[in-house]
Amino acid sequence: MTTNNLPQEEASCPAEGILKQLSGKWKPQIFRLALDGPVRFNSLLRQLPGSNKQSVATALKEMEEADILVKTVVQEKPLHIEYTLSEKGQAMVSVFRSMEGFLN
Amino acid sequence: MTTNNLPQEEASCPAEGILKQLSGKWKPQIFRLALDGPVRFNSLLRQLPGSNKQSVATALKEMEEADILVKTVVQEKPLHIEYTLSEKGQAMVSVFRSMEGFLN
DNA sequence: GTTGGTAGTCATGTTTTTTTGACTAATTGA
DNA sequence: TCAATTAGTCAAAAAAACATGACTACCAAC
Repeated sequence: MTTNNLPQEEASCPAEGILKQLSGKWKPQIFRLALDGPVRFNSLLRQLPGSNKQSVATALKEMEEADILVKTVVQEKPLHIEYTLSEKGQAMVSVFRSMEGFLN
Repeated sequence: MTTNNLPQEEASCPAEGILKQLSGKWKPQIFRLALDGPVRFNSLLRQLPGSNKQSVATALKEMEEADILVKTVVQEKPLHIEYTLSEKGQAMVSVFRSMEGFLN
C-alpha cells in the first residue's frame, strides 16, 4: 500500500473533476448536441466527422458512468437507444454556457 | 487540400477551445494556484506532488501560449520568473468558479 | 571554486487516448 | 431470405500525453 492512492478525485482542485468529465476529443461536441435533445449512436457518428464507433461508444459510456447522460431504450417502431442529459447533465449546462460565452 | 483542414479551432463547439486550454494533468491545479497570486516554476514543482519539470514546463508554456498566463522576469534580489494570470486568465476565473461550485 | 538555488532543455521510455478494421447481434422491410 | 439499419464489441495499431534522468546555464553565497 502506497502512502496515497486516492481514487484520484480532485485532491485539491474542485474544478478538476468536472474538467475531466467533459474532456476528450468528442465529449464536448456530444454534450453540445445533447443540449438540443436526445442523441443517438449512429446519428452522432454521422454528425461528428472524423469520429468512429469505438470513440463515440467510449465517450457515451463514460458520460453515462459520470451520470451526465442517461441511456434509454425507446420502445418504438424502429426500437432504438437514446442518450439524454441527466439532471446532473442539466446542471452542467450553466458551466458549459459560461465556457461558450467565453470567446478567445 | 482536403475539404476541411481547419486549424482545429472549435469547428462547431465553442466550449471545446476553453476546455482544451484547461485540460491536462496539471493545468487545472496550476490555474488554481495562480488565482492566489503569481506562481513560479520551482515552487509549483514543490506544490504539485507527483509532478515533474518537463510536465510543469510544458503546462506553463502552453498556458502562456494560450494567453492564460503571462511570463515575467522579476528584476529583484534572486532574479526570478513569475507567471501571472493574464486579462484573459482573469476572465476565465468565472468559468473556473462555476466548475468549482459544481460538486458531484 | 564548490555548493545551492533559480529555470529550464533534451532524449528516451512508458502510459493513456484515439483510431482502424473486422466482427456480432437484434430488428425491420422487401 | 436477403439487405439495411439499429447499436454496439474486440484486438491491434497509431498517436498523443506524461514521466524519467541527465544535462545546461546563470547567479549568489560561502
